[in-house]
Amino acid sequence: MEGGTRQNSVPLHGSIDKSRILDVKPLKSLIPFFSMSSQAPPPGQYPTGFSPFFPFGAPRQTPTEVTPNAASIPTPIRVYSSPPGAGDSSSTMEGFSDQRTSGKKKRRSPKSSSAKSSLAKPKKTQEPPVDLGVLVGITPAQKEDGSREVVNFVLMAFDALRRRLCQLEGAKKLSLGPIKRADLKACNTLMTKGIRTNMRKRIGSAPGVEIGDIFFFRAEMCVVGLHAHFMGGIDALHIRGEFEEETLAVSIVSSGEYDDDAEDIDVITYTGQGGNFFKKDKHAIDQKLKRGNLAMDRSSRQLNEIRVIRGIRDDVNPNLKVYVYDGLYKIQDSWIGKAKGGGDVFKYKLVRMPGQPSAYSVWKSVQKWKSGTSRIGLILADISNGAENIPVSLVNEVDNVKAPTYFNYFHSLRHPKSFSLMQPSNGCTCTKSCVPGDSNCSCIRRNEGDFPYIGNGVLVSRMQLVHECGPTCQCFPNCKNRVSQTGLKHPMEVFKTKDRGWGLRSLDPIRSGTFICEYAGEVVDRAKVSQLVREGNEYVFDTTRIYGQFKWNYEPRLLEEVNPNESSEHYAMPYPLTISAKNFGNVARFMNHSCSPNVFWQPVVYEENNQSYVHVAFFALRHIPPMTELTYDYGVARSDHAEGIRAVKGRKKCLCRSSKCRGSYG
DNA sequence: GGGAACTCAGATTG
DNA sequence: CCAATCTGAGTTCC
Repeated sequence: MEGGTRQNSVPLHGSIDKSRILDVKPLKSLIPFFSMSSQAPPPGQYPTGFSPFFPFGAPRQTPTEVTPNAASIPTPIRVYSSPPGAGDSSSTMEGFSDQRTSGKKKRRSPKSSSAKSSLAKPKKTQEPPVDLGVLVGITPAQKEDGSREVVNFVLMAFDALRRRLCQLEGAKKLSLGPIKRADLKACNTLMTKGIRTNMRKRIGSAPGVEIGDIFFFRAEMCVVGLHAHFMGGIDALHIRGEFEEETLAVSIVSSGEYDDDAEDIDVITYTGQGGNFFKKDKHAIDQKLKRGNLAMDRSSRQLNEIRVIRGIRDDVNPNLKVYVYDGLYKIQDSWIGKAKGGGDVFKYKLVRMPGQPSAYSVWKSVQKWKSGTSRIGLILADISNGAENIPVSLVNEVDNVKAPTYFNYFHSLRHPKSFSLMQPSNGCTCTKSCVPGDSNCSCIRRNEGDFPYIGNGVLVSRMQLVHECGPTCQCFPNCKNRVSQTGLKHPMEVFKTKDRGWGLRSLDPIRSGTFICEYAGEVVDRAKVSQLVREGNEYVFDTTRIYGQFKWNYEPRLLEEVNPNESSEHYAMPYPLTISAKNFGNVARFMNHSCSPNVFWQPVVYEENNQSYVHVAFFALRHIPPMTELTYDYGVARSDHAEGIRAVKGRKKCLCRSSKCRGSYG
């Protein structure tokens, strides 16, 4: 980086009215706040990775001093026990709540020791005597008709199980033999255990699935009843009529594999099924008016609503296919066309019903911006000024405020001198890259014997602490166990919200479990925390606050590979670490609070400069559609909690609009 | 060495 | 009961 020796490395806009900057507090500020630092800090030396962000005026103020205080160095993490009261569970689904008694304890034994439990199991084709669907909280009524809560629950269970299967498969720990398709296996397991919803087929929307929701597997849409087929593009409903059976199309998946024309945003030309023209050697034959095609034909007369799911292949990563639920359409026209191979195909023109929230159109807009079309409201192309390897744009589409109060963009943590958290550990001796399942890898052993990430860098499970490889590891820097150290994965946007200051969102869809960013800033002496708060520093991340509990990991009872009595999830992680992002910080300082967030934090430890430091890493809690605001739970201060949330002053009214909103936070 | 083409197993529904 | 459907990840090819 340039090091910030120049007065200002961010282009200035001469016309900006400085009085407007007074407070665009991005984060926690919902009360009036007058910034004392509308002027930038002095020119000076910045460590590598710094990129001063001075939208207005020359640097002046000295960065806050970080005072080392050896006496208050926190206890080593292994010794730290959880404080009382960490369990104000607000978990919703019965059975998945409160398993923290065993979850708190660190499991010492690697999972391989418990893998043998499945050997004595009967053949997997047999129905288990216990209905896990009931055990984990899906009632028969919920199986038939979904709700947002149930849909989220089922999707969470699906992906957690899929990730775990990928992890076990990668480590060759499965006694079932290789699983080539973890998605299908996870789907099959959930289906047989009754963890699914919207089984009752219906015309129109599937309760709990919202327009704009994204899916990374066809199987995900099966388990929530959005579209019943893994492969089939047309899902149909059969209605027993008085005289004959009527069949109507209820949903289609437009995957672009046929030459479906997806140019017009609200119109789809969909090709019927059959005709063999995927297979190269076989020449195309005419499609028949049966099955899905028959249903589409009936629907084109009946004019019933049809759910449309658009499959989108990612430009950047062609292996990644994302499905977007784009709402209800009706067939406007149908005809017989010619396929490239020569056969007749059925063609259907579907038109989106008006008045629905935008979904696919958002993707189209993002695509345009990425290909260079000017973005309305764009203030700055990259507020990190090169500190991140992916640009972070600054956008305001709602008012005239030009920038947040100034801060120094820094991508990671600054520690006070001699602020040692853990003894440096000897790195692993793996060559090239650490391999899942390698019991000789000391880093894997530290992660309870599991490789914490699956191939594409997705976190498998929440843990008390994720141990990543560091400089003393002999593996290559591109080792898969360095996910949180490699910076942003998606282009981000700091944007002005209507009523919550600045916020953060991604231009790309984000898969559940994907690393988003760490909470960067200055590590603060615990003794100074209350002082910071008194001073009005609202950019404080404190790991010891009380955070709402939630279930994210796989459900052990669904897997034959693990001991069913074992809890898979470690809840509260009261490792004492306080970070101030007021003067130095990254995109994380712009993430707002929500009582039903889409992002969670996870402590990650790795070594730098011969010390092991704990970092706060943020991961996607669910799949997040593009342009959706990223939020996490700010938690409740311990002192506030003791006195009862309502009574404490200084808390802010929550504007997250979630149905589970606690009303205030801070 | 990187993208395109090919391979292949695979579950639900009707 | 099994055909129809085309995915998703891995492998090979050029």
